[in-house]
Order: sequence, then structure tokens, then C-alpha cells
Amino acid sequence: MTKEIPSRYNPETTEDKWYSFWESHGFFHSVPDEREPYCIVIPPPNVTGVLHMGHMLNNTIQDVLIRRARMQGKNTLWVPGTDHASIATEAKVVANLREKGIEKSSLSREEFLKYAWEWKEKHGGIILQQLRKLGASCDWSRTKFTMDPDMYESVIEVFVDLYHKGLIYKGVRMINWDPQALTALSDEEVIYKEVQSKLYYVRYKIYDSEDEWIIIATTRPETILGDTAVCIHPDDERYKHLHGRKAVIPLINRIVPIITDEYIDREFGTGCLKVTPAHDINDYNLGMKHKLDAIDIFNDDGTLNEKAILYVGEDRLKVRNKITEDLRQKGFLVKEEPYLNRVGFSERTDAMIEPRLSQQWFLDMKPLAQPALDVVMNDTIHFYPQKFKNTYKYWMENVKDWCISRQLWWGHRIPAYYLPNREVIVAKTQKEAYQIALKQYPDLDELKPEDLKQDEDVLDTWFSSWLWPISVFDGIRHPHNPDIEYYYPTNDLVTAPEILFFWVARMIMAGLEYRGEIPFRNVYFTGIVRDKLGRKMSKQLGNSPDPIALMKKYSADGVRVGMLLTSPAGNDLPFDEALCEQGRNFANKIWNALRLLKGWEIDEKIPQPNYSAAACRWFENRFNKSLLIIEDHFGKYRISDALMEAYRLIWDDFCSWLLEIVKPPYQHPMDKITYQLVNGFFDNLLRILHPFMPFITEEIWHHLQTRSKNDTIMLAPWPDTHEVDETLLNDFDFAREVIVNIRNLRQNQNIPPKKMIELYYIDSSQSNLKPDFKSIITKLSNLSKIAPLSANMENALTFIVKSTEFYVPAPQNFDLGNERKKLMEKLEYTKRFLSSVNSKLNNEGFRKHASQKVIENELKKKADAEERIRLLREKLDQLNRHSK
RNA sequence: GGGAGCUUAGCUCAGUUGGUUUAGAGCAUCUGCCCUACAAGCAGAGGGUCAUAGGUUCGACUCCUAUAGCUCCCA
Repeated sequence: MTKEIPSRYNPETTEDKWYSFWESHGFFHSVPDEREPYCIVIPPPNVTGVLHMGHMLNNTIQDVLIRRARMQGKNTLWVPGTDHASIATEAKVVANLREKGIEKSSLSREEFLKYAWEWKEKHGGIILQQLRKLGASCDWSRTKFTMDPDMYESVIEVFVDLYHKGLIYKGVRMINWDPQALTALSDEEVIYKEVQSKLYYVRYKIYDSEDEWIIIATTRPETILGDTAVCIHPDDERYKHLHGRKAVIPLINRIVPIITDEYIDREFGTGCLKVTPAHDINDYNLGMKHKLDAIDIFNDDGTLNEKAILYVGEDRLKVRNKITEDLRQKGFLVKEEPYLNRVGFSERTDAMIEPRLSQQWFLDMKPLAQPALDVVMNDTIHFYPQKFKNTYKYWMENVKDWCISRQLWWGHRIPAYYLPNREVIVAKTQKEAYQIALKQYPDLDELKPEDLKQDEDVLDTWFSSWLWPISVFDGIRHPHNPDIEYYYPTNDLVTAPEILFFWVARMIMAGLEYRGEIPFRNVYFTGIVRDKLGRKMSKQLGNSPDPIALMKKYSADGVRVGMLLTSPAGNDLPFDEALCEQGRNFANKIWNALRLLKGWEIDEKIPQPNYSAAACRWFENRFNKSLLIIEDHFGKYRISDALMEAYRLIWDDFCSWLLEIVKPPYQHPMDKITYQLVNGFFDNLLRILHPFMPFITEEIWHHLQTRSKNDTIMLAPWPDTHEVDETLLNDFDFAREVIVNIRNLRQNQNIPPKKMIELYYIDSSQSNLKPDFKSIITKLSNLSKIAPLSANMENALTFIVKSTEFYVPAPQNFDLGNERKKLMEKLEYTKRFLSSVNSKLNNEGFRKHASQKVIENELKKKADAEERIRLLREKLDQLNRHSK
């Protein structure tokens, strides 16, 4: 039999085989029925994306949760899909066109979108294929894309609805401009980095003066061309004489007022600020307050426009150097000094963000935020780990309006239609807008549908993803359809803390707004996958291993185990390939357990040996205890702990103890009862392991016994928990300790494992040496005899477990010194232990305050320690006598 | 600058309301083993003044305060 099963598990063919088996049998598919639903929606990866380690972690966890729920008999659905990633995708398509020699500007919107869709169909969604390799049990028939027609319509419907509720408005605001992507970004899409730059000190001449100057400090000299004021602190003695006067902007000689405001930090720079309301958020606020002009000197692409007067058409960063030089030559530059400041960069293009005044669409977040904050703070939605509640609270209480428009073509086009009279109508379609326009403005009698001009911009991608848990079930357009009513709210969301605000918070808002109900009950925040140096894995650094190659090397199961073993919720995960190796080794271990079982010959006539009967009784309880622990871990979303518990149960308890005990002597057959019991244990172990390692468990499960064609461990019931006989477990532990002691003794005294020995013991009243387990000790320790003793045995090796003394008749020339040393060490330790217990007991305060239970326990520790000390001294005496 | 969190064995982490713990696990390390399931293995072993300094308490890894270092979030 063994011959048929190779000694090493070969995952490659196995994994593909079972994945297509599962998929073709529709095991991942779910439709509403009378069972309890369990649903997860995938955090939709970017359609341009390829699988990285973060996805591996995230999706492994989701698959574990989904597979376990499925085995628990729930109607389980994992909805897969991708989002359209407007900026990233548009950038890719533009680059792709450029390679073909086509400029985006030469295309119409329709032509461009045609290319974009072609690109998406051809290259998009690779990641969904890659997820199959990982074993992800998604219902692929429900795969969604944020720009599918139904999804698109849902987004438009929500926009129109929020507009009519008065929550969406158009306004001029300081926004984050990405001069590379040529679009506005939301605050969340800006990453601030420390940049070593310079602080330039520039002197402005006081208007109407002979030779009076004021010195400002700035990090951005190029924005001098957009200055509309100079500001000082009203109480600053240095500048009191300048109140009410004016200054002259260098190079362009614009005359601007010198204003005063408490906002100014007198300590910073010269205590004198140049004010550029169009290009800095703080200056903008100052400008609003003091009614200053805002002069926007930049074009969309970050070059200077004619309002700058100088350097028109040149890039802002080049201008910085040029203007510095010109200021220097003309004597305006006083000095420059190094300065560390924080500069915003685009999350997508890494371009330096330009704060800029611009007309954009905004969503008023405040009315949405309050209820969304409440459901998290009162644990209607549970966060794992809880610490993210703090972050969430802070953000929700300081929420700012969301800039939702993007100056792109790829995405959901804003359903706002402009009339010739410059009025705007928001409606789902142009036709509808036209009807409304006719009704609202009867004087526009000549109006034709094509006179309505739709807004050119699209919506932020997150404005579609925030609807994801609803829109994948078409719950926006059809709020009472069977799917949404059955699956919503979903159960768990697994995601990275980085998108707590981008996505999680907004989904909660949308859920409450459009369903009146939370979108999910639990949010599990994964850690960030880092390399050994603690750096976040990223494409730029090239420090991320290729997940597909990893799975090829260590198997999908192996990599899953590797990801899970070190990923407690919310903790960063320093990735190490060795962990995948550990996973692979574990798979091989289980594989070999199968080989052992399959190699046994069964003889129905032989009775079950005592040791096997005892071991099976023990293991059944051991399993039940582990199962309870695993359930507890799952309940707390401690997935790595659950896996570790299963790992140890299988490797240590099942393989190293149970199988070694029941293993029949060489070339002997095995009794049927034991064989069947062990088979059953193995089956149960495979079940609890299946969510973690789906492929190998399916493979072994099919080897273990003949299954019918459509049988799958995926749908095998999750084992039930049972009560545990703790006494039995303790008794076994006692036996185990005896065995370990004998193994040690053999090693210390160089007694080969094959040489049989005799074991004697003095059975005290509280001995845990149960007759059942004597046979186990006999077998595993290779004893020729195990017998009680009424008196001390001279000339013997000894050890003590709990308070039972054991003796092994000494071989001819045993190592006395070693033996004495061990005893001395143990004696010393126990004495120290006793004295610590005694000092506790002798403490009056302790006797007065400690509970009865605690005191009793200390007294027991004292008695035990004293007994051990007595025994150890006795042994030492014996040794000394013997050596004479 | 404001806020949150972390600091336990070489590494990654457990340690639940203070008292069965002079602290546990996995990996790594060391020692001995090719004993026909598995060397991707087996059997053992060593390794920690629980960041530092105070305090509360009969008793502190656990509670409080300060300090140092690290991480994250926000401005």
C-alpha cells in the first residue's frame, strides 16, 4: 500500500486538481435558502493590480473564515470582484496609448473609453485568477466590477439622491491637485513625507519708503508671484511701525497690503509671512478672513500661467531654482538655510501635490458621520483589534467634506447637466435632466436635449466602493431583492487599517444611509506585511517576493500557513520565507502520517491492546480540549493562535504521541478497533485543518477512505465540541512525564533505546500512575517490567514525578557524577521555591488579605515542595552511600 | 505640535479580572540519533533582573507616575 503513496507530498498537481474539482462542482456557489447566511465581500482589488503579499494575507484570512463557516453548515458566500481604480487605470491606459504613439488629447472621450475597456478586458483582473491559486473559495459566478452597468447605475443613483438631499454641493475650495494625473485628490489620497528642502529669506521693499525692507521666510519662492499680502503678528514689536503700510513684491513690483493676524507664529522664520491664498491652505484661510485676492499662477500640469507674469510655461520646480537665482542677483535673497518640511505627494502618481483653488464636487460628511461613529463606539460593529476604535473616533469627530470629483474620464461620470443659462440639473440621465429643465425653466422654450452639457468629471473610485456591500447585491436599485435581504448585513470584513477612512468608515456611512443597517458585523484589520528590515513591501523597493513563485516553491497550503502563523490581528507581519517552509514541512508531516496509517495491516481477530485503548481514550479528550481552544480563538479572531493550536495537536499529540503508542510492533498487524478510531481522529483533524490548508486536507481525506465521487471535505461538518475529562488528561500528562524522564535517563546513561529496562516505583497515596497508562509507559519506554516497590531501592537511578519516586536498576557502570549533579540542581531549585512560598505564608499581611483559596494553594505548594526536598535528599544520601 | 499604541528568550509573539507561572509557544540554537511514516525527520537540552526608575499593594509581567526607545494616526 505504501508503495502507491510517495514519501514526499507533491502539491503542484494536487492543488490544481482539487481547485477545479471544487469550482466545477459549484461548491463555492451560494443562493439564498433557509439556512443561516454567512457572507464576506472581498475588498475589491484594483483592476490593474497583481497579487502581492498583502493580498495573500488578507485573502487567506477571508478564506479561512469562509471555509470554516461553510463546514459549520452555514450558507456561505464570498463575493469577489475588482474596482475600476480611476487614476491608476487611466494612467496605465494613457501610458499604453503613448507606446502606440497615441496621445490622450487627440482622442474623444468615447474613443478613449473604448481603449480603456479593451485594456481592462485584456489585462484587468489578473488578480482574480491568481486568487484561485491561493485556494480562495469565492463564488466566481457573482464576480463584480465597480463599472458593471448595474454597479454604475447604483453609483449614479446614489449621487443624485445625495444631491437632492442637499449633501452634495459644488464649490470652490482649496484642493489637493495632482499635476501629473491632472486631477483633484481627496485628503486621504495625499501622503505626507519629510523632505529636506530649504527655507529662503527674501526681502520685500516697503512701499513709499526710501530703503525700508521686510524679510519673509518661505519654502516656496516660486509662489511669490502669487502673493497678495504680507502678514505679521499684531503684537510683534519688531513690525509695529509697518501696520497699515504696503509692501512691494520683488521682481513683479505688485503692491500688496501688510496685514496683521494672530495666526502668525512669531518664532518661525522672521515672524513675517508672505500670503499666497491660491496656493496654500493656511494662506487661503487668511485670504478669506482678510478678503484678499487669490491669484492662481499655475496651469493644470504644474507649469506657470500668464498670471505669474514671469517664467510663463515653465515647470514649478524649475522655476523655484530660477527665481531663487534671479532674487539673488537682484539682491532680494537675504539667505537660505536647510529646512526639513513635510510635503504632500499623490498616493497614486507620487507627484508633489499642489494645493490649489478649484471648483469641485463635495459630499457633506457630517450628517453621515454621527450614526456611523455610534455603531462602532457601541460595538454594534466590532473592530478587531479594538485599538482602531480610537483612530476611527478621532477621524469621525473631525471629518471633513469629501472631494468626490476627479478630472478623469475612466469612472462614473458625474450626472450633472449644465443648461445654456448656466443652471445645473442633477439627474440620472440626460433625458431626465431635460424633462426637469423644461419644467423648471419654462422660459427656455427653445431648449433641445443636446443643449444639456454633462459635467466632464468622474467620481472618486471610493465613491463606488463605499457602496460595495450593497451594490454587489443590487441593493441600491432594488432594495428588496432576495439577495440583499438574505446576505445583508454581511458578517465579516477583512481589510488593512490603511483604508479605515478611505473605505471602512464610508461603507458604514453608506450602509446606514441606504439600508438603515450596518454593512458588516465584524471588521478584522490585518497587519502590514513587511520585509525583515521592517520596511513595507512595495513594488518600488522590490522587496516583495512574488506570491505565485512562493506558492510554486512551498505550495499554496504552505504559504497560507506561513502567512497565518505570524499574523495576529492588527500586528505587522515581518515576512520570512522560513515561515512558508514551516508550512510546507507541516504538510509533509501530515502526509507521512497518512502513509503510516495506510501501511498498517489490519487483523480483525486480534484484540485491542490496553495501551491503544488508553491512548485513544486520551486522544479523544485531547482533541476535544483543543477544539474548545480553537473555537475560542476563532471567536476572538485570533486566527494564528487557532492554527498554532491545530498545528501542535496534529504534530505533537497525534503524530508524536498517539501514533507512536498505537503503532504495532514491526511487521505485526493492527487491531481493527484502534485502526478505526485513529482513522476517525485523523478525519476530524483534517476537518479542523481544512480552512487553513484546503488542498492537502482534501487530498488526504480522499486517501483516508473511499469517498463517493462528489464528496468533499469542504462540506464535511465541522466537529462538535464535547466535554473534556480533565483528570484523564492530567493522568496522561503524568505518564508522559515519566516517559520523558526515562528517555532522559537513557540518554544520560547511554542506555540504547533498544535495551530493555525495568522500572520500579513507590506508590504514594496521591499517585497519578493509573494502571491504564502503565501499558503506555511500558511500550514507549521499552520496559521489561513495571512494578511497585515497598522500600527504597539501593543502587538504582531515580527520578521523581509529582511525588512518586521511580527507580531504574543501575547498569554496571553508570555515571554517578552526572546523576548527583542533576539531583543537586533540583534540590537547590526546590529549596528556593520553598523559601519563596514560605516567605509568602509567613507574611502576616498575606494571611490577612489573601483569599482562602489562594492560601490553601500556597499551603499545598509548601507541602509538595517539602516532600520533594525530602525525597531528593534521600536520593542523594543513597548515591553517596553507593559511591563509598 | 496633538493623539493612540508598543517595549516579555537570538527572532516573532501569548500571558484574559494582580496570587496554581522565580514567566509560556513556534521558529532558530546546541546535543544525540539515517530506530523502514516523515532528515521537509526523531529524541532531548539550554536560553528571559518581563525597556528603565519610582509608586500603590501582604503580593506587580499584570495597576499608577515619570523617563527612554520604537510604531502608527492626525495637523
